[in-house]
Amino acid sequence: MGGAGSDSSAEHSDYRAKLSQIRQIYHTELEKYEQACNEFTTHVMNLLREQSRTRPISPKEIERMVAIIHRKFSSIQMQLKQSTCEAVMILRSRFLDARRKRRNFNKQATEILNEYFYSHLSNPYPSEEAKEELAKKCSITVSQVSNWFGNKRIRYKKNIGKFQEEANMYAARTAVNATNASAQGSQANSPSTPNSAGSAGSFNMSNSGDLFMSVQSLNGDSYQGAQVGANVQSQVDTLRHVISQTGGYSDGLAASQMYSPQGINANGGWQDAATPSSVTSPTEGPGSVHSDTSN
DNA sequence: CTGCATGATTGTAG
DNA sequence: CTACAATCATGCAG
Repeated sequence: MGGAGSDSSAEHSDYRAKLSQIRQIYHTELEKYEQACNEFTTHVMNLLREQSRTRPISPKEIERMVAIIHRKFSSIQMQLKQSTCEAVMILRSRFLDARRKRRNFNKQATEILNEYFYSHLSNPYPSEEAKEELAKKCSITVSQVSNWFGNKRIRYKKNIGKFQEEANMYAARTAVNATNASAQGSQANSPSTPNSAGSAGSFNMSNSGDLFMSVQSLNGDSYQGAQVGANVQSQVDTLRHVISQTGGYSDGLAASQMYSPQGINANGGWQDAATPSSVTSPTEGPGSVHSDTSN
């Protein structure tokens, strides 16, 4: 097995060091066994020669003895080889399994991913291009983005209540951005900083009331997404989220009950319910709010 | 040390 | 192949 690895990363060199250590142990053990085999053979030969003085011993018998000894030792060597192979396999799986060197993403990457997830909550399936862009922004690979969304979807669905705080936070933040963008238009200078997490109350109530109607109609299935672009759809998502919180504020339990379905139970799940009329919009729709906060 | 959060892998179904 | 579900193995706060 002459694997020609010309990689010079630190982990790989460690791996190779351990591999050569195993190989060295194997060779020394093998040598030891061979030596022992020879010693034992000569010992037996001497014994037989001594016995040949008192009784006749045919050379065939000697040959057979030697063969038996060699067979025994060779089986021991096979065992050694097998256990060495096992050790190498364990080493390989230890080093090649990426789970063992898992590192959490940095905070900014998680923020970007969460932002996308919660602003596309009704259809959290980023396209290949969107994945690539997210990957670039977060300095991770596209596969990692896919993994992240896979994990996020399943874990969000499994326990929505646990993610509610986080969901509110991101939804409020994007909602504030959206309203700022749509209400003020080109006036992109607002003194209020939208970075405080739990301050969903700073959201303008008159706007909420206005938008609550559209959200109601959206929940009531009379809404047709055919005419809205994907960007509007995402804004509606976040706004619906915030509004469900503010609207259900009258009693404590209503909030979680109101928010929890989100089309998952009602519509039967993300996969089937979404894509109103397949508005994938590779080209930007009219008046797209391109709030690109590149770092 | 223990329990939970989290990224990655494995197995299964469409 | 992708999405999902279960599971593994690690990171980290308590």
